Amino acid sequence: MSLKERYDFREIEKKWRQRWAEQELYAVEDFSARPKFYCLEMFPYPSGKLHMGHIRNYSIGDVLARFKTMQGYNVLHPMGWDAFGLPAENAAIKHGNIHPADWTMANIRTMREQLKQLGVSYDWRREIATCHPGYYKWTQWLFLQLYHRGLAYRKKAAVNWCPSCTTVLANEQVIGAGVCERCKTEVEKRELEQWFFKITDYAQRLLDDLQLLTGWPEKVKIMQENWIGRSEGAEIRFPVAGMNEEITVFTTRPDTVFGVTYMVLAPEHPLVEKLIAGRAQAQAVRSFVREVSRLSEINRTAADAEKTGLFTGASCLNPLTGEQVPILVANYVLLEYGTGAVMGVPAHDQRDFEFARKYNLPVRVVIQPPGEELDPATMTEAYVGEGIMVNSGVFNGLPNQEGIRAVIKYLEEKGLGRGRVNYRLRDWLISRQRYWGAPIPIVYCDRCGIVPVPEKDLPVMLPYDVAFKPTGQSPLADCPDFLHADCPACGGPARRETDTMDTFMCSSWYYYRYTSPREEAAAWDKAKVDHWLPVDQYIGGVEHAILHLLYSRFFTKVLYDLGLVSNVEPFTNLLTQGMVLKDGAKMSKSKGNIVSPEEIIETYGADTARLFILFAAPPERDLEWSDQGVEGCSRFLNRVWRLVAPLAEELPAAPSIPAGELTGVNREMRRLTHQTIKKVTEDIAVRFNFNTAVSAIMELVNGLYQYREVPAADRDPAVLREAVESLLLLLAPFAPFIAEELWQGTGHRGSIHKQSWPEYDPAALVEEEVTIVVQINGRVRDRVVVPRGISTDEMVDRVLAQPRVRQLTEGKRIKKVIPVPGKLVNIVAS
RNA sequence: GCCGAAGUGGCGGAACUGGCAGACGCGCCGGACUCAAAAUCCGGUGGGGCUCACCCCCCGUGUGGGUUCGACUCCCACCUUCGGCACCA
Repeated sequence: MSLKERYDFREIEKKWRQRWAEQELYAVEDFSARPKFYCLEMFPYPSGKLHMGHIRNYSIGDVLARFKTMQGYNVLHPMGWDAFGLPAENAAIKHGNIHPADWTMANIRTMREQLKQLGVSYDWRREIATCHPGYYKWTQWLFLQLYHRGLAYRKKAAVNWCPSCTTVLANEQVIGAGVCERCKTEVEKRELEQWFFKITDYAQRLLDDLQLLTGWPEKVKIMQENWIGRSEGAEIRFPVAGMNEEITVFTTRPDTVFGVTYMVLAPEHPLVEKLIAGRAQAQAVRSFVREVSRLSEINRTAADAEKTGLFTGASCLNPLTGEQVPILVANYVLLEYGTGAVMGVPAHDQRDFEFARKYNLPVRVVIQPPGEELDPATMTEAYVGEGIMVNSGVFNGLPNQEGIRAVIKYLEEKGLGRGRVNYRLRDWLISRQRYWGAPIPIVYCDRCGIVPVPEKDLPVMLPYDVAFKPTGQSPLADCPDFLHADCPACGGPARRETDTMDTFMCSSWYYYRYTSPREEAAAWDKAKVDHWLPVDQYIGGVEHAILHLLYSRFFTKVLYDLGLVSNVEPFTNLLTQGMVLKDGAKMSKSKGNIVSPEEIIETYGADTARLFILFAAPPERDLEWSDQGVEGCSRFLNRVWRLVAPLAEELPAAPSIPAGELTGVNREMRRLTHQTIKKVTEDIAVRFNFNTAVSAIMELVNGLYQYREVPAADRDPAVLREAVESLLLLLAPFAPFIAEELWQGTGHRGSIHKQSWPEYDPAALVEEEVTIVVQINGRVRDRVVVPRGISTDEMVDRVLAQPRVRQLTEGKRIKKVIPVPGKLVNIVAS
């Protein structure tokens, strides 16, 4: 094979794309003698075309997959489609004449083609789409497993409703101060009967096992930790005065219970109506409750929202003192957290303090800070620190940390309360009032109630012919053929569940399906899952830090408990890539700063696009797009071409290993080659710093250009051959097409992507001379070249003997000499 | 408000364990090639000073302190930007 003079990326990329596909170069065996490596990038939602974020994600993943393959691993590197979801349905509603399924499939075709153009080394035989009945059958099956285990349940609750998406949302999908994660519309509350997963049962395990995830960014773990929001404290029951009722509160400060001067309920607390019935305050409280509930989450939780409240007329008794305190309702108490009721301790809680001052409620100090006397009358803020318990009966004198334990013990002994751990995590709402999702496999029978669809009847097929109208009800409810079913239990007439599942359910298990994507008898082949999982490297955007990653962890733990998988965590290592920016801002249609991957690939080729995106910034950081930077990478590949292509004849004729001891330029050239191998290997494997790996390769090319200038007679052909071969091998994961073309064009048989990763020879790195930096009083004043490996004393002697050192230290007293072997000598003189 | 990350040339970024700040790339300047241009190749390029040729000196990694022979790197205080959470009792 001969190589053209000019680098024709179009022809080269097209050729290898076809050949690799024909040869199924990236097909992976299920089991192999080689160690396994599961390299996974987050699969995309097929929204239309790939954007730069995708290109970045898949380029990063491909470098790792190819690198690991060359290092001798059996690498599973699959791709698929998170294919259910709202945009497809919204497109159908908007345009009327396009079906979500057709829209989705068309997008998949486009994006699959783009990924192939990009040259990503996927095993396409394993491609999956979550909207395929062969896939969602198992999504439904998994729902049933959770249902049978009591982890899927239906309940009526105030849920988040997005009026724009006309569906409910999980808590995790409500962001900021109460807006929809997808469309940024303000979310409303609605009372609805919905399906939930009991993720709260797993709160503690999800928290504890974060410790196992040493390969995850600290940032993501902290976000999950905060989201789970564990807090320790106590539950205390306060009897209502004159009624046979009690109010249970959750507090993290049971040591302050003697400082309670009032009680507050959330406006929506079920007891409110009972408390006010027949009282003078009833009307006022009702209108207050209505007023607060009317306000959206956004207004109610705004940072500067003022705390307001109202006396109910009722009182309750402090179970430890017997003292009677008023019960209020207030906007700052949330029904969803804890018990929806709070004991008011103004002296030791800032919110309670502000509230008490506003409504002239008494402040009672029960914790005295060391060396200070708090006076309720003059306090300007709550004291929340440590101290000694006072005004607290038998607990007086106890340090408050001990007090916490003592009070809990006391409560438990007297049956007044108990120690309790509380979590901020809520159960996962999975119902969606939409068509384009996996139907929830449940039927409702008037006689039998809620009946799960038997496994043999799966999948519950999504009908094709439905009317898309944004009614707030699933379009399936208007589809009689779907709606009417026979009850699996009694055979009588029944009604199907018309809600579909949150698409996060589909994406919580897809990485298991890749191991046996066409398996028909089970969700996956257990032996294969046990072999491949957990995923060794997962790569994706940090926006999934909570949603997808938490749900996937939850699913994995459930599957583990069900004996369906053997791993307790799904993803061993996680890499969260930064955003792609243009002019300092995230690329978006509205800002008009989008760079289209299509155009870049058309103009410069896939290799250049990949190289630039990997070179411009380290993966975790945001990347600033630069057209000129792309230009530079294109120039570099051309430079590689012009360097290697003319060697097509010469290279195969050269010996592959340099013979004997090398000297001069040949020795230097070989050292550079091996230094580069070391640097690139470490940058990829240890640090994921692809940008510095690429610059090291560039330096090797620069070095080869220099080497080429040396008279031919002085050059060692074997050194040249080794350098060029190493260059191509190192470049292969980054720019797979040009590396392949040049590899096979320089007389090599077989794909470069099946070659072993080069290893460096430590002996080649050794320099015979090293440059020692000479500092005087910490400032660089000279440099001395000394033989490698001389003793520290000799190094110091040589440095001190330098004319310049003598000159600069003349008339001064040398107080100290600090030698760093092989590197530096600092002389302290005055 | 709380939690987290980041501040380095004209720009993207590098400096791995406290040891030559600015690798590599872009841009810019100069040279070679050319009738000319593009492309390419070679060289220069943080700021300031100086007998602006050589040499040499000073300043310089958000700000102000500190530790150290030596600090982009460690410590304290602060400023700015970005991301997450948001009355969590």
